[in-house]
Amino acid sequence: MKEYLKVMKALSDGNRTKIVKMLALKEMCVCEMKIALEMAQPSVSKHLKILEEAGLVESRKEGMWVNYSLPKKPATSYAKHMLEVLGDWINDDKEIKTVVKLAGTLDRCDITGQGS
Amino acid sequence: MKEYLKVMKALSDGNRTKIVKMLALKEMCVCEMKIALEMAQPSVSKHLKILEEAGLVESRKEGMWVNYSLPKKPATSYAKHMLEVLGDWINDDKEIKTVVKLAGTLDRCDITGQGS
DNA sequence: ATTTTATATAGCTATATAGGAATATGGTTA
DNA sequence: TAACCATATTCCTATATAGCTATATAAAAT
Repeated sequence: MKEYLKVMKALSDGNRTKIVKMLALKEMCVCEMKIALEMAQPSVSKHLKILEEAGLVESRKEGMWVNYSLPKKPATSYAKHMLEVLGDWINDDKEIKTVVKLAGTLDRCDITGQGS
Repeated sequence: MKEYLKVMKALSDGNRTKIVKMLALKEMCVCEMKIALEMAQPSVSKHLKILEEAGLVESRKEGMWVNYSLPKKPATSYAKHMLEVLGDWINDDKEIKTVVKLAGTLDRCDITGQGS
């Protein structure tokens, strides 16, 4: 039940759901997501931690950046299943469409220096 | 997104998940669930309202009682899908097994007078 | 009509959660 | 080494949530 609840709680927040939907498009670093979500960097980090502990997201260090992505082999069946269905869900939602489209245009090299 | 979040939030609570698992077994009234969950009646009612507004549960008045059950035709695809997968999920969880087994033995006619 | 019974709502409290600002960490570059 | 950069953590505040008790509602039985 604990793992199940972690997955459900992680996905019952709009911003975390947006993160998952963006990562379905492409791997991203924190500074990119910060721009896309219009949110302070520590808040994004905190959301990512919750998603990671639920097994919905994984991270990989690459120089200065930490690249977040959806796990190819999720740790739990709950995470695996929810990631699968989320691929089809809420794609027509206005906010989701906007943030995913914006994520597609972001380039971490351009962000350096402007965001903060 | 709103409907999606309502379903996710409704299911990210252990007691509400237990309610859904019990209702998968049989239709129940509030006083039966109160016993099974060892919880005050108003708390059960509140959880049921959240589940109902998410489309995960429906109610039908029958005399003094209100019978709660899982909807045959859930209002949203999110509710429909989650109810389907929940049938297979967390069946081996100790708490779930206990509460579902207990629910199976409850009879509202026996409860009258003892609970409160 | 009054009482009883099952459920719902209101009001309250304790805890959980989301968010930000300030600061720490850890790797990179000069 | 020192300065810098992306990210993580800490601390704080405002709001949300879960649980309770007390009360309201609505139907049934006396």
